Amino acid sequence: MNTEIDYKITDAEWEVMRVAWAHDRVTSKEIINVLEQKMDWKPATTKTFIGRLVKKGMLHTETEGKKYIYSVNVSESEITKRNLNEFLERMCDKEVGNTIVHLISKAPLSFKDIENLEKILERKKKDAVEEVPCSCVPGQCRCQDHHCST
Amino acid sequence: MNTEIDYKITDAEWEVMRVAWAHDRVTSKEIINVLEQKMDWKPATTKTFIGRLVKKGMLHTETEGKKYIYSVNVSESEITKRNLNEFLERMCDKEVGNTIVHLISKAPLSFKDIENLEKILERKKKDAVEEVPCSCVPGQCRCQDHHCST
DNA sequence: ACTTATCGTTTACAATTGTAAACTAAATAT
DNA sequence: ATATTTAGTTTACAATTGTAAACGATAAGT
Repeated sequence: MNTEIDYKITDAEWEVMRVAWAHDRVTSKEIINVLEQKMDWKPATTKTFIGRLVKKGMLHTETEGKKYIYSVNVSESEITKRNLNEFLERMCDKEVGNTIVHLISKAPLSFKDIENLEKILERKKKDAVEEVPCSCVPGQCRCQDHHCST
Repeated sequence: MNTEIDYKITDAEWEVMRVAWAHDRVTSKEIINVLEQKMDWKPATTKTFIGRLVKKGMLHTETEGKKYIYSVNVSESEITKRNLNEFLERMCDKEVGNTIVHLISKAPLSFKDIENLEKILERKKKDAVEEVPCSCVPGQCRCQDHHCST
């Protein structure tokens, strides 16, 4: 019965999902209210996105009496994870480290976060390499400059 | 004369930019070649994206004799930075730390990368906070649960 | 019962994106 | 000089996305 979930969600749909993620069970009315405020969307607009998300299998509907109650089928961290992967795949593996450095430098972090980050870095040392290999397609990255004439 | 650069680039355009970023100066022929291989795009397709990128101000053209030479107007790190920011803005500030932990756990890192990351973490301690405040819109995050009825 | 408010579904439509052929002007080959 | 290749520009067109009104069925007020 699981008709294949479509994990690709658009910016607008993301706004709807955030409301759903913030609740265990939520009505369309609540979602509409939040986004009418934040996004200045007409109720009809929000309805469209809710409908699309249901079709994608991202939102689950349940009829309570005659009303619909929505809940999420996929967690925020799951989607975030996928997005991050996609993001990293767009750049040369060699650059990932620097990108994260940059990311950290502007991220709001607590002491606890920093502690966690230090811990994970400690663990990462086990499978760290001397030099991250580049796996880019020739011509899409400068790493191969030496062994590719053009 | 700088007619406002449009920094939002699509997935397909990103592929073109990667080729441009990999070269100081590049011809359309080279870009077309690379993407014909990697993406299986017809030359016409790549031409379309090159044209759109020029219009957006992302690619710069220079006529060398009668031929065009392309070069980038915006660095990869600049775009990556912007994308990361956008990405972080979609989630609760409180979750940023954990997201980075997750990111690091699956990132390919070298010893040098880890060293850099440790260094930046050390520096981050100066402006770390006890608890990162949530700045989400009410209803789009669970942090406000305590002071919001509904 | 009759009117009105709700709420999910359908339909609409412009803008963006992916994909590519057609056109045009210049360069090269014969 | 003429035919052919090359390369940038125009046009095309379907799919996706953002935005929303219209429709239809049910629930609720009077």
